[in-house]
Amino acid sequence: MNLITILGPTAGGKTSFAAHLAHELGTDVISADSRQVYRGMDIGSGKDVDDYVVNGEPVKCHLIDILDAGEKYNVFRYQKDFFDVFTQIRAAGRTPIMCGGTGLYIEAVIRNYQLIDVPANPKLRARLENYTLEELKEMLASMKTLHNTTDTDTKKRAIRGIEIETFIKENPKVVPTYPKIEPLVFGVKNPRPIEREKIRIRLEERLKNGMVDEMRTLIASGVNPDDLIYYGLEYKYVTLYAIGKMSYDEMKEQLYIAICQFAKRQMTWYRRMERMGVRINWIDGQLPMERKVRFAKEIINHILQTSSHKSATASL
RNA sequence: GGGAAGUUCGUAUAGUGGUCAAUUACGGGAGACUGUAAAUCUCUUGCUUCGGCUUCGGUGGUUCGAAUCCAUCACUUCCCA
Repeated sequence: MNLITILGPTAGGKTSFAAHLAHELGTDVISADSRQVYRGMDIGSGKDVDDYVVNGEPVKCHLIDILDAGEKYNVFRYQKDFFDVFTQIRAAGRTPIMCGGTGLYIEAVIRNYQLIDVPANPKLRARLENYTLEELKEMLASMKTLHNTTDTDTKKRAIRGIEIETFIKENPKVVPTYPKIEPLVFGVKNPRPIEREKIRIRLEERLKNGMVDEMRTLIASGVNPDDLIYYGLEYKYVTLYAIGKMSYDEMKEQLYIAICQFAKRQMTWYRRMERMGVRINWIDGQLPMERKVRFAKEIINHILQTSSHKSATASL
């Protein structure tokens, strides 16, 4: 084991659990959240700064606030950033805790995706835009050199697939060699009705804490509202309200529904990960913090004992 | 007190005698996804031992046949008092 991972649907209590466990183990947290990477996107993305102070002591959390809102980011970049931090922490003899809800990012790390840096190719994109989805699908199928399984639900996805294949053909395939990850995965979840209740309460809190102002500040600072809308959930609905395209009540109700749907989709992803062989140790989000931490420590200690004879380097 | 309209599968709607287990939207559920992933996309949604079974406010009628027609009861909304 060289990485502890904490995943789970939104509003389940991952963050504070990760912070407590990190505090207990004397290690750092590495965020796996595609929205918390952006500076200024705090309330809406759930950057609960208070969660990272345990018993008055701060817990270090990486890969938060590393970009300006509106900048492009993706799995490839995440994986690279993750391993930069991961390597440092390992070099210091510690086992980091990756915590977040972005299934794709977590999976890229845990299952060692072999991604290459493929820049956008505007000319190719413009040219491919003239083809139908069917034609693009055929084109991609005839090119398949990668082992991945890019879906072709939309032209956008199919075009990106072709773009990647084209790049690989034109360039020598240089796959970054990331260290092998041997993860111990915990999942925090709640029964659906409780999950929904938590989402409702958290939404009310965020609105009370100035989420609308956060959106206005972002817009005022020059972030394109369309970019914010693309960020989804809080950023989408609150921005729509802020620019006058939705009433306050509509925004609140539709956002609540969208977050519930998102939580459901997250679970779909985690179930899929399990089906593909990732063992997830599920923890009931309703348990008191001490119980959660104790449960995690028991499993960690068990693993350290059983693997100590072959790996003495795994220290917590 | 009088008059008008309405009551459909979680919600909102469509359906005005057979082609209706019943339209559409939302919500719910399941799923896809290795490149913007909080995104994007798909399927499903009365019950079923898959032969059927029970549904369209309640009851009773008309009819070979009713969500659809009639009577009546209940409730809701609106208008005049």
